[in-house]
Amino acid sequence: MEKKATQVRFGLFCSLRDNAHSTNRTFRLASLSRERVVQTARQNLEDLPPLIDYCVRHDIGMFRLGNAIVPFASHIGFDPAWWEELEPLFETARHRIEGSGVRLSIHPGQFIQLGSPRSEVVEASLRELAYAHRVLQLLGDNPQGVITLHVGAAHGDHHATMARFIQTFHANDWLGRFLALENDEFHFCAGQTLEVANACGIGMIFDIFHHSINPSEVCFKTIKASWGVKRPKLHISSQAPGGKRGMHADWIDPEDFESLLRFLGDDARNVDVMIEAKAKEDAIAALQSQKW
DNA sequence: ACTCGTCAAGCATCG
DNA sequence: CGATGCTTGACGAGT
Repeated sequence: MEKKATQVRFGLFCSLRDNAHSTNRTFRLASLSRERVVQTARQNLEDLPPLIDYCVRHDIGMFRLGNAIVPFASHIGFDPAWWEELEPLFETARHRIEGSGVRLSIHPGQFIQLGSPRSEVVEASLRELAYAHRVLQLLGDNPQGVITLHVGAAHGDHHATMARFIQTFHANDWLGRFLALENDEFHFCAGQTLEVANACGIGMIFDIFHHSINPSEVCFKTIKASWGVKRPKLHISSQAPGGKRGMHADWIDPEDFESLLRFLGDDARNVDVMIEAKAKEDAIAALQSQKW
């Protein structure tokens, strides 16, 4: 491969390996209070600039915020008035992010089911996505920001679920600013995920590890097209040796990265690859030290 | 300072 | 039919 590694930017998630700085502190629901929310969110937000600085210094182009950056923000017990105290804290972090060139993402959890047949599940999912949306807005509202989401469970009928997902998406057009859809290893392969993404007019995040477990016929040209003017974002991880199938390893196996470069082909440039490896920044450094 | 049971949420799968 | 696992493990009571 004579591709230049500088043409592929890498992404770090949540914190550094030593956890000295983290954007994912939380607490127990039982101790939910305005004071506790503000205190924890302040810690998470105060750690964001040093993490962004680390990314800038080490040529890391993307950072995934912790889901708990504002703990319980979409929970019914969270008073919306609490945001008044949080917004100035975001303001400070925003100043350090803007101009850094670091792309932000956030990855809401497995409970988000926009395709669920249960309306209360869809409503709760929208509340959580609105929270993630607000976080990205408060941190600069950069259109390159990404809310990473899976289509979700199949609910017994993939096509009916895809149709419900698309309908809910179109009824909530604000979702389109940041949302992107990632293929998963159980329910929705890359081909079906791309189908939903195209119906919504949003980017598709190609996760090559999930694709290896749950494969389908797709090429990068069509995936890239789903992103329009945004930089395509991808995920890579490697199977943990001796671990359960699907479990992430500490490092990225160079052979897996070479597979990704082969999949990208002539388009192995102007893309961002989130490195889902437990050794975090050390796994990124190991990839950066290779001559691809 | 340390261990270790438990933690908001949905869903499918495994035993 | 209860336990497990998911993009990531963190909290906190108990010792």
